[in-house]
Amino acid sequence: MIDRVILERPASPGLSIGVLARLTGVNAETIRYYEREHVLPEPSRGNARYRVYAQIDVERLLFVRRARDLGFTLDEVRELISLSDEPSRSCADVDALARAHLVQVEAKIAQLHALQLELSRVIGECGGGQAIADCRILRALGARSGDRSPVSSDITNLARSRG
Amino acid sequence: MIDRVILERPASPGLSIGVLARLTGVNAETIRYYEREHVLPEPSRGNARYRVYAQIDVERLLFVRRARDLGFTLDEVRELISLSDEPSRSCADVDALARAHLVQVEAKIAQLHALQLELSRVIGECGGGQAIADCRILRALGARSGDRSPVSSDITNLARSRG
DNA sequence: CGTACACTCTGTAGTCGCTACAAGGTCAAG
DNA sequence: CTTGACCTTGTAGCGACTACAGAGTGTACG
Repeated sequence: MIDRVILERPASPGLSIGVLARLTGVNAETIRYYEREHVLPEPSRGNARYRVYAQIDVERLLFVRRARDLGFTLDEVRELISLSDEPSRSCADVDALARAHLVQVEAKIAQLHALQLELSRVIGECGGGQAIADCRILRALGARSGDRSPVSSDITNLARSRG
Repeated sequence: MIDRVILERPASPGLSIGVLARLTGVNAETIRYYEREHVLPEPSRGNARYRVYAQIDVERLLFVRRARDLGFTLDEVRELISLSDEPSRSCADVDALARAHLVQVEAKIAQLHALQLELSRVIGECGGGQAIADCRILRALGARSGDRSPVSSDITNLARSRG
């Protein structure tokens, strides 16, 4: 559909936000958002106060996207950028940040694995064609995993005293 | 600190939102949120328009929590509830919903696994004590995975034509 | 010159699933 | 009467975008 893309600026000493967006695959609104959030610096402005980007901005944006794709938060991305702006500091800080993030990712994986197991178990209990009234999935959702009658007896206790 | 909990209502034909919260481990504000979102029905009101919950509400809330813990969205929870409210319908709908959700969970796991691998790779490249200027992690974030000079040549192309 | 259209600008609101706060009402004990 | 625990409503915040409204700008074409 959109085969021809009109050239925003004749030569190319600077890129418009639209070109930068197509170039990097990042939504233009996201680029403006990154700027607002100080993940990207404010670019210079051209003709009608249009943003004008240079080559270095392309690289910086790709850096941000790649870090985001690896699951770093914008806070962490800001941290990474500020670290990389101090060339004298040790690489160890970056390493620590990345390792901490890896730990989080692995925790999330473990959590999802447990969830997958439990969900499979619940689904596995389903015979297939029963009526809702007998649905084992709903039943499993209604009751705690292994409990028999977990709640009713606790009501009065909790209502009266003891947190 | 909070050892003694004052009894909200003398006998217990109905529970206040605070008691329901302690009983289920669900934040009272979350319970109100669920009500606003029509995940829980509006309870009856007592003395000073305080919400009054019955036994069935405890069960319904636990159902919601358990489904949420399994990663179902509130939309899906509403769906599950409306299914369970039509006892004549087939269990197959519930089964389908649960299976679809399981597929999503597994996709997420796969995605995180890839991420973990990539992140480990990036971290593994780090020698340890270098200066930021030579940091391989930052370098890996700056460049695409396997590319050599991915961007610079594309600029003019994209800026002029061809999406 | 007019107009059509692609692009840009700013600002604001929506998403999801809560969580937290403000400002006030109610009730019972001390 | 005061204290304090509880309840009420309404509103705003989180993260990382996404979407839209309403306006401005620039260029190509007739």
